[in-house]
This record gives sequence, structure tokens and C-alpha cells, in this order.
Amino acid sequence: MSAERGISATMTPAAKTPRTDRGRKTLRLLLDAAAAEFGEKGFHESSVVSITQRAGVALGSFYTYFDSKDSLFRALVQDMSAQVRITVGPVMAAAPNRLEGERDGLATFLGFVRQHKELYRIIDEAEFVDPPSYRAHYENTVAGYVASLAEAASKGQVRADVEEVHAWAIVGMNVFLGLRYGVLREDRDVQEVANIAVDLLTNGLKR
Amino acid sequence: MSAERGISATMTPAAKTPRTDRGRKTLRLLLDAAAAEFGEKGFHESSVVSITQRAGVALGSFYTYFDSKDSLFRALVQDMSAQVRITVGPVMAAAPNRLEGERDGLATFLGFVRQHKELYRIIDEAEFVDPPSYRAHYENTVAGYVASLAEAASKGQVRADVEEVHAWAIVGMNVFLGLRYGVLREDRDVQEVANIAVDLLTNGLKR
DNA sequence: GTGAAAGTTGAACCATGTTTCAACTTATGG
DNA sequence: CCATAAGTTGAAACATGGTTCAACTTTCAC
Repeated sequence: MSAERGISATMTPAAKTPRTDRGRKTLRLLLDAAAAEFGEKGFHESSVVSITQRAGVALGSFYTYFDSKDSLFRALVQDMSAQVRITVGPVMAAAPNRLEGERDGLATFLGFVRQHKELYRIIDEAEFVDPPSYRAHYENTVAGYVASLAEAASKGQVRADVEEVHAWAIVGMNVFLGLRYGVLREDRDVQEVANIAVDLLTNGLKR
Repeated sequence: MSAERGISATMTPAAKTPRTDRGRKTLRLLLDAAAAEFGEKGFHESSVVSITQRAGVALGSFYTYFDSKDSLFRALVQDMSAQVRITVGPVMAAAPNRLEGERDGLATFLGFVRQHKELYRIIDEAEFVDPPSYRAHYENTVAGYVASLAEAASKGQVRADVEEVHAWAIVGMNVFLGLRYGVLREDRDVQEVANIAVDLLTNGLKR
């Protein structure tokens, strides 16, 4: 988690907005400490005490910025979800066609995951800590895929009958490749993995 | 969770084996109650008190059969993981070729998920409660895919260059289709979803 | 400079829920 | 039937950690 990231306009209202520089700095310290802590230990094993210690801030200060441990977690899920979109989106958009975009996007995503191993633990744990965020994260991701596949189909870049089932299949594929080659082990080149996956996606398994 | 399922020989040693019929019955009550409770509320929101109440058993009896709340969870993960294999494996094996097996297996899996909505919550939460089980569940699943794809390739049923990356991609696809069309919403016919997915897997996205 | 607003502090309060245990009941085999 | 092992019970011990709060310090606008 980069300490230089600022508090953006899209930051969740779950965090009580600080009014001074000093306050913004403390909030940033808490968010970074929380991302590290949740990523390492998971939500329930993490404690507010430990997060504030990691941030070098008194326990009570936490409640100047967050209503609860839950609301901090919500803020973090939205933050990470947005970071993925911001990182991968432009790469896909810049490609000359949908399938090349998929390849570049997947390679970028795998690289991002390696830089942010905490991503999976935090998003996955949202299924339990904050189910609506979890659902929203994937429904949004898939909705983006449905739209961009439809556009690609209209341009003749992919088969004409693409629909929601395809989008869920592709997202699932990407998520699991991220889990295996981003989080679990880094024993393969991200570009190579992306090439193989997109070749499968393009041509299928048949001989 | 079916109450008629017995305590099999493969049942985890995490459960202290009962010596009498009465004991076996109580253990079964606890396991079923726990599956329901964990499925509804997740591990941390579930309590041993509530599980024993649901099972109609005294609190203390829980510790006759399990060392801890964690060990109960571990037993359950292994149980569910095995149930999926037992249900889907034979269906795939019975098909005349690998791709038809994939279709039938996926349809069966989707049906299984609809009958056992707690599956996803329990497996997914293992990522936090018991990471080794989580990892083992997917590594085992993928290993099975790698083996069966290699065999299919040797018979000329699929392309010759299938490898681990393909296996992770396919497993990810299936898991996410299960999430969407099994758990989240049941607005599509399982056979139709399986047909579309396997057609994608067979022929790819290209026109 | 001054006063009000913003931010900081950590001890204490409080709720929750796991685990233990010693007394008790039921089952089983000789 | 009796003796012993297996199983049951729930109150109490114990641990954890989220949240509150009133006193205190820093910042900032005027």
C-alpha cells in the first residue's frame, strides 16, 4: 500500500473527513496500517489496538476517523476495488482490439496483484464482513466485461453471441490466475501466463 | 446438509471418534448444525453456544467431540470438499470424452451448489480460518484437472499443449459460474449455463 | 496573540463468546 | 444387575478486544 496515495474525492464517506493537514496525514497512516494488518492477519485477527500501534497513533484517534472497525474495512474495500479499475482499465482501453486488450489487461492485473498481495484477502473477506461490497465488486467488474464484450462483438472482434455467462467465466478465469500466479506462487512470467490464457480464451481447447 | 450422511472412514481425526450409537448421533447433529450455522452466519458470527442449541445438545457436549471451534471448522471443510469430489467426479468419468464430461460435470456442480449454498461460504472462509485447507482444496482440484486434461490430450480430444495454466483458468471459470448461477441467483437453467460455458471453452471467443 | 475548532490520548467500560469442570445420567458387557 | 466406561450437562472461569470519554495539546483564522 503506497503511503503517497492521497485522500481522493472518491474516498468513502465512511471515513470522517479530516479538516487539517495533520488530520489527513493521520487518516492516511491509519488506512495504510489497516491494509497491511488486514492483509497479513485478516479482519478478525486484526485489532484496532494493533492497527493504531502500527500507525503510531493513540487508540482513541481511530474513532476520530472511523465509526467502527467495520467502517474502516468498508473504506478499504472500496479503495482497493477502485485501484484495480484505475490500474487495469486504461491498459485495456488502449489496446487496438478486445482480445489484445484482454491480454494486456490480464498481464497488468497479475503484476498489480504481485505488488498488492493484500488485495485478495481483503476483497475475499468482504464476503463475510460486508457482503454488499463483495457482491458490488464482482457485479461491477462483470458489468464492465459485458459492455466491452458487446462492443467488441459489434465490431466483429469476437463472436456475436457473447453474453453474461461468458463475462462471469472470463472474470473467474482471471481471478483464479491472479490467485495462483500472483498470490500463491510467482514461478511464471506474467506475460507468458497472460498469453496462454488469452490464447485459450480466443481459440478454445479443441484441437 | 443431509442428516442421513454417516460418519465415514475418511472423516477427519479432528473429531474425537464416538464409541456408541448415541455418540455417533450426537456428533452428526453437531456437524449438521454447524454446517447450517456457518453457512448462514460465517465462522466468526457463529458461536459454539448457538451451534449446540441448534443441535439440541448441551454446550459441554461439544467438547466431547471437538477440541475447539476451529477443529470443527476444519472437519467441515474436508467433509464438503470430499462431497463435491464424490458428486461431480463420477459424472465426469462417465462421459464419452473430456469436453462432454466437462459439460455434464459443470451442470452437476451447479446443481450441487444450489442444493448446498453453504459450500461457498465455508470453503471461502477457510482462506482465513484454515489457510492450508483452502489451498489444499484448490490445489487438489486443479491437480485433478491437469491429469485429466493431459489424458484427454493424449487421446486427441483436446489440443496437445494443455497445461497448468489452462487448468487454473477452467477451475476459476467453474467456481465463478457456481457463484453467480448457483449461489447469487438461480435465474438460468443449469444445463443452459453449462452448454454456453463449455462451448466457450471448446471454441473460444473468436468469430 | 487569542480563542475556538480540530485533533490526540489511553485508561476504563463493556459485551461477547470460548473453554473448563465436577456432578450427573445412560449404556454395555460380563 | 452391577461395575465401569461413555456421554451429558450448564454454570462459572477466563480471555479478548471494540468503544467511550473527559482531559489535554495543537492548529489556524482573525
